[in-house]
Amino acid sequence: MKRDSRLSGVLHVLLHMAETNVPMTSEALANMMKTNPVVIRRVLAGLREHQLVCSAKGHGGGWQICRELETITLHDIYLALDKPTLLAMGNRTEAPGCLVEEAVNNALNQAFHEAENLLLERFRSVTLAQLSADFHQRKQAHGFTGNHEHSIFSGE
Amino acid sequence: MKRDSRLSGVLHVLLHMAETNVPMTSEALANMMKTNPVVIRRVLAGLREHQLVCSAKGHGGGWQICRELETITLHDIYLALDKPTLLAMGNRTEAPGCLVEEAVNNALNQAFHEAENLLLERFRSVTLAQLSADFHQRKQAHGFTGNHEHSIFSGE
DNA sequence: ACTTATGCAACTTTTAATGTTACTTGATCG
DNA sequence: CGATCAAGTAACATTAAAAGTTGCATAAGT
Repeated sequence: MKRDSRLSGVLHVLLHMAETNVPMTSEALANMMKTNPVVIRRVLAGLREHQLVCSAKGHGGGWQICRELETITLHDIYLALDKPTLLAMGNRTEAPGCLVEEAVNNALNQAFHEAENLLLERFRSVTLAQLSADFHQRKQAHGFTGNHEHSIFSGE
Repeated sequence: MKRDSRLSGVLHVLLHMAETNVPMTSEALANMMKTNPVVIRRVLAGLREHQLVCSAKGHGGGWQICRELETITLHDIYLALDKPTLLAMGNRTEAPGCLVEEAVNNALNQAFHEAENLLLERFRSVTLAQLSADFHQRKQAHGFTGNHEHSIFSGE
């Protein structure tokens, strides 16, 4: 299976959208993400169904977050993405006719469910507002050290 | 991505091997698993490198578990499978140049690592012996109720 | 009307697992 | 020894899911 990076991607997009109060076009977002506008629309369309973002056509149109960042958790986004598969491993067969497989499935499912629940729990505990705050902190920190790093290596 | 079921599959194979003390051929195992002998060999070859199973060629040859079931944990097998990917989701880009993405990656990685560690911890805590014991319990239980179910629906 | 942007369906590409074929190597049996 | 059995292995085919692409329809603003 290819690794699913939609959650990662859509968070990136949302944080960029959060930095401005004008709608952003899927093309602009696609450029930031080095991907295709249709991919952006596809993903954001899911979020729109859950009233996390809105879209507008025509001039000055584009995408905007339409809820307070504090009220949007990663779990909300996970749901809006239609609950993508969390684990890369799974049982060979569900509902086996073989008792050996039943025993195996039982043991693995227990571990799998615990891991999935932990992930979802973490998703529930993180809001877009927190991520945005973290980003702004990083920007600050980068501003202080970034110029120094630059001046070490060149006279520009 | 297709879901990886090698761990599930190899556990199934190993428990079947544990039920006998003669070597089992990859063909016999493949029949049980409804798969191809080469797939079986491929997977078991990994386990052999970790001294979990041994193989023998020629007449009477085949595969056997060559360590006590008590001493083999799911984690040993996970390692022998060459640490297959655990999570179906990942970051869009590691080592991003974008501070937004850094913030996103940071938050997600934290959750991802916790989930992975939990899974590995569970793997470490389960031995083949435990799975085998669970299987034998199921067989017992099935023996008591199985005949009843059978007699309900037919006069055989 | 023209331009900009989303909406959407169909198709292609990519990646990783899984399955298959064909052949080689080594062990055992007669 | 030679026939047979089974693993070892490489090359190739298939499958499933994500991601990317193309083309065109629809709606909004100028």
